[in-house]
Amino acid sequence: MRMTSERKAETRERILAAAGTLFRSHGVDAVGVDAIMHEAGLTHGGFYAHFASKEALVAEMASAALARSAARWERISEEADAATALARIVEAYLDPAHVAAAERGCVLSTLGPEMARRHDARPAIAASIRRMLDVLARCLPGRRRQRALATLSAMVGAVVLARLCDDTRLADEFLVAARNAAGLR
Amino acid sequence: MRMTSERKAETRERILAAAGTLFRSHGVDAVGVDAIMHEAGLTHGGFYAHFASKEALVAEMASAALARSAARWERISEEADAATALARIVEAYLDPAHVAAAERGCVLSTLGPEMARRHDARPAIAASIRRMLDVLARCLPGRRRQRALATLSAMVGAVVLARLCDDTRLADEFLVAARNAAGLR
DNA sequence: TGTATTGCATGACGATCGTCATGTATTGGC
DNA sequence: GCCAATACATGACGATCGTCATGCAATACA
Repeated sequence: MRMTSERKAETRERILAAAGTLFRSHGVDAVGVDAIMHEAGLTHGGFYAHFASKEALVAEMASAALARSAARWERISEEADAATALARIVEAYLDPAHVAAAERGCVLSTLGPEMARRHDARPAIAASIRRMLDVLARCLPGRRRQRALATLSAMVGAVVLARLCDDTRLADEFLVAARNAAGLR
Repeated sequence: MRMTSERKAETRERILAAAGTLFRSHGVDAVGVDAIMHEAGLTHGGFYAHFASKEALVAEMASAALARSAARWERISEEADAATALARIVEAYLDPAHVAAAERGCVLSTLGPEMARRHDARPAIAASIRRMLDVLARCLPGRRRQRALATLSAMVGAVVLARLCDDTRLADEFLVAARNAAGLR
């Protein structure tokens, strides 16, 4: 039974990963359980051995993805001094490569409004947001808390707006301006 | 034929308004043509006398809603001096009432990521974003263009993040921090 | 006033949705 | 090596989706 449930946990991770990619690429409501299971190399029927419903999968995917993001930020802030950590976090977020790779991008900017409508998922998401804010506050000088809130807002907004621009030049302008607003040059 | 097509244009506006409310409340893919027509006081069949497809309606709804937002900002910036206009625009956007009333809220923060995936809709959206940036640049001191880009990013990001918070206190913190970042107090 | 036009309703289509009952093949424990 | 357990596949369900063909009632124009 140990080996079996280990395998099951692995499969569950594959389903979560497939859902993460597909939801971010096409939106939650545009992707069916069928497509997710196919992407995970399975068929649709076995889904309910792993999740109670599609809605439960959505909530867990968002929660897990954001917890991973928060953990990565925490690790960076522990491995480097404040200024270096801030630069690494903010520059990676405001990189044109992040804008282009929405399927692996931050859930706040790929699925923010969609998740805001799913009230069950919000507590876990808010918890990760708090962790991210704490990391940014540790890395920023001055009025830390306020600057952390403003910086995270500018990061999320700039990526959302950059993805809305059909013109790469305007998109890059948003990214550069948000970097400068965070105190980077 | 004049009176007739006038009536038809009115109905078309009702459909657009209904779509705007429902899409912002529940997301584009969560709302069917049936629900939109019902909200407009009609039945589903007549829809295709007004729009070529649901996708065409989505694009036009976003385009029209953002053009209205841009026009409102332009009007405000013409009726008041720079500092007053900036305060009116930014404070209205970062008002808790705007966060709460997503069904009438700015399309950038209610449907941003969803519209970013619909490439056909992006040119019209980008055009309105440019108009909004021009208004903000006119109202801001210093490095106007850069500050306009950063301010709009912070506004959109703060509202997205505030809607993700299950806790009103944290949500309001985002709004206040973004206001301060825009130079308001 | 009669006729052509047109805005919208009715109803149906194939496809796809989320969910679950059942079957099967594989595995761990004896 | 057999038996019980279980991970996943097959297949089907009712509902809902976007779309369109058709019909009707109301209106503009003669």
